[in-house]
Amino acid sequence: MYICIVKLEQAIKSNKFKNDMHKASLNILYTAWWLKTQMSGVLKEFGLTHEQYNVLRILKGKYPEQVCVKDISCRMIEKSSNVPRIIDRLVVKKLVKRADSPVDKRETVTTLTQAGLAVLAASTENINQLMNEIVKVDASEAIQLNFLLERLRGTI
Amino acid sequence: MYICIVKLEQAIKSNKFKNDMHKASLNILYTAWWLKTQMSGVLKEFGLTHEQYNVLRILKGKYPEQVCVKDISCRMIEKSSNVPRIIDRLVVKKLVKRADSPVDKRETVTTLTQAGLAVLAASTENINQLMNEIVKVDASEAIQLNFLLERLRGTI
DNA sequence: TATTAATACATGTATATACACTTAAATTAT
DNA sequence: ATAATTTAAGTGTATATACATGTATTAATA
Repeated sequence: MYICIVKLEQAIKSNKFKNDMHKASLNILYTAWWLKTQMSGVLKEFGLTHEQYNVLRILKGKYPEQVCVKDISCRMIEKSSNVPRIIDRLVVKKLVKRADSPVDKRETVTTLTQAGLAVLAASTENINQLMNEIVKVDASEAIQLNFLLERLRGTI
Repeated sequence: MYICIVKLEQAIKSNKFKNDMHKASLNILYTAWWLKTQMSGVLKEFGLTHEQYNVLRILKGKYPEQVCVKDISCRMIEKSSNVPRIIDRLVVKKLVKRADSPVDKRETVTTLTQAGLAVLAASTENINQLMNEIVKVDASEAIQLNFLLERLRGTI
């Protein structure tokens, strides 16, 4: 899907917002969808979904350590992700391998394969390039944006 | 699911970001998930999903006009929503009614029922109250946030 | 120690996302 | 006027989301 670069009002064809906070909420939801869609375009070339990519990145962060499902889950951006099934699909593609945990028989542990490492490296390079192209804020604006998002969620 | 009020670093258990732009992207994705999850908690009491609520709001904006599927689709926050099927579920719940378009036989047009209007009014009141409680930015910060999000997407 | 509670993961269901494809109708081009 | 193209909506499939439930294992406690 081709995404026009348009302001929120044009994107959702409305300029009737209750107030600026309401508009900001919709703007966050729309911008997140916009970001995910742009990224999906790149990931698709590697046969990956956004969530599969997120799992691969988490495994990379711990590599070569084996990571159990709950440690992946709690690092996911979207906490309600069904990690066992995302891993299922990555196993089929041979990008990760799964084993029983030696310390806790309830756990299954997952690690990247060599193929997984390679696919992750290549896709990350393309994702970084995409980000440089589409994300039009400079460092000081990004810092400001991070501050305001934390403020919105009440953490600051 | 109970969502702790935590900074991004705690939420995804990482503080290794490529740069502030990268962190801002993840922060937007996480904040959007956080907002949707909070809202879903309220909407669930009305048997609505986030997307069904979005369709009802769009219909309200045009009420009592009948709206065709493509005019709903292009107003959705998430453009890839499958509007015919979302309408299917709203029809079953008798919150909207569907009819053939009198001007174009390809189109089907949808309007809110009295039940739909009532459910929308009640749920919107609760959503507005939730927003007042959880969104911790003031008007000037919201304006700044809207500016930065537009800037990120390159519209300003 | 025996019992109970909590945890980790898998599985099941309804809905949504993302996208391809089909069908019918309207538009346009020849 | 007929044919070709475009458009609108519906349908189909794979994956994800959100959440509930089941099952095995570990931890807690009586």
